[in-house]
Amino acid sequence: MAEIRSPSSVRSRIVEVADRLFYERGFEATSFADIATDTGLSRGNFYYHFKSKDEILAAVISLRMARTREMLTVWESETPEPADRMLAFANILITNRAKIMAHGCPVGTLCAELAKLEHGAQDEAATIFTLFRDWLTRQFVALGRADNADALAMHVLMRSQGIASLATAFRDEAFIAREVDALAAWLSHPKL
Amino acid sequence: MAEIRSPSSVRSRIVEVADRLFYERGFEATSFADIATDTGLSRGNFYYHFKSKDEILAAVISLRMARTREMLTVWESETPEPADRMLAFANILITNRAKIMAHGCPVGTLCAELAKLEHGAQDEAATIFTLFRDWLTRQFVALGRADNADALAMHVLMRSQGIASLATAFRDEAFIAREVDALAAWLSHPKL
DNA sequence: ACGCATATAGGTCAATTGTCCTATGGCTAG
DNA sequence: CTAGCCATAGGACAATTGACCTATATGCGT
Repeated sequence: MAEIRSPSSVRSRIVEVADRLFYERGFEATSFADIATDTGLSRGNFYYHFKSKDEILAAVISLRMARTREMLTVWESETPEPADRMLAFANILITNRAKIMAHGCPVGTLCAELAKLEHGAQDEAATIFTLFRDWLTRQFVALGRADNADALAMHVLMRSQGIASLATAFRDEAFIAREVDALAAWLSHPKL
Repeated sequence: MAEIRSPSSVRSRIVEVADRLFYERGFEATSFADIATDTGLSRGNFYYHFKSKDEILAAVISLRMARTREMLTVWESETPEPADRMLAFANILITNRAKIMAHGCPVGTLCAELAKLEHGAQDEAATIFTLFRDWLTRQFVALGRADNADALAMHVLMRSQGIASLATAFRDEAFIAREVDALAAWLSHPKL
């Protein structure tokens, strides 16, 4: 009866489904029953792969970090100009506008929720932001702005978060496009 | 045995406690038991004042709208220069930095949570943003920027949200101060 | 002093939650 | 072919949730 899958495949499928549900509905609002439905597995079976829901959250954060690292690496290897790389970063907001208008930024909303829950994984979630922060800092250093590269990086990150937040509240595509343009213009002459 | 309070006082105390708890812990993570503990009332008693938890949420949103309206009115009546009024807006981030680092922006985090829950009160929560948006728009109009006053207003709102989001993730007071300064500088020569 | 609408307490309810347990299926090593 | 481990299913668990109910206490109008 039971379909046979390699354990790593099942484990990663649980994590991928949880990743999507945590993003769409939030961590607390996602139950084991929800993950069971979407994976097609039985509820009790999760505890063979994970000791607790928090352990699934840790795996989801690890997955998001790995994906973020890969995305940043690709940009760094495929886009020669640091300025263009950061434009690629800004364009996530355009590419993912539908999901962002529906569920916000995956990183920002997770950090916000975990902060309210006073959840232990709060700092680990913020580490995903740190990946972007350090990557952006490196781009500004490459642009000869080593003096305040981190502050400039935080400014870019700040604007991306603000855009995502208001995009969710107002669901306004034109606003996103306008602010991404403004961010792109700022990136061509970054100053604080 | 039972202490006697005027009904409106009890009702508003429920709303005020719920307002604080929804902010600190989130709407879903706050239970009737939590509100009961902090109000000193019995759980069952809530249903005399509110038909459901959603009705408490609606009252909380109304309370926040009323407080926002009052705050904006005070700024408009006590601060003659529109530019200075908007500086007062930006300074909320400094004044409330401790709470923002702990729980984020009350409006932004509520909108984000309700969006994920696909909650019916989502648009009502966004209306609080609209109060700020329209108020900021009026300030830019007063500054002679009627042509794109709304876009400028959304930009200010966007930056306040971005600052709050990263303030929660990184808990960095210096970042808040730096970005509020940058926002103040932008406000002296607003351009998109 | 009395009656009645208002307000409060606290119990009860089914549903859902994360967690844990056990039985059983299938695969592989020998 | 068989023994044994890996993987899965599905039920059971206590705790918690939002919601509902009823009994009782309060204070006002008369």
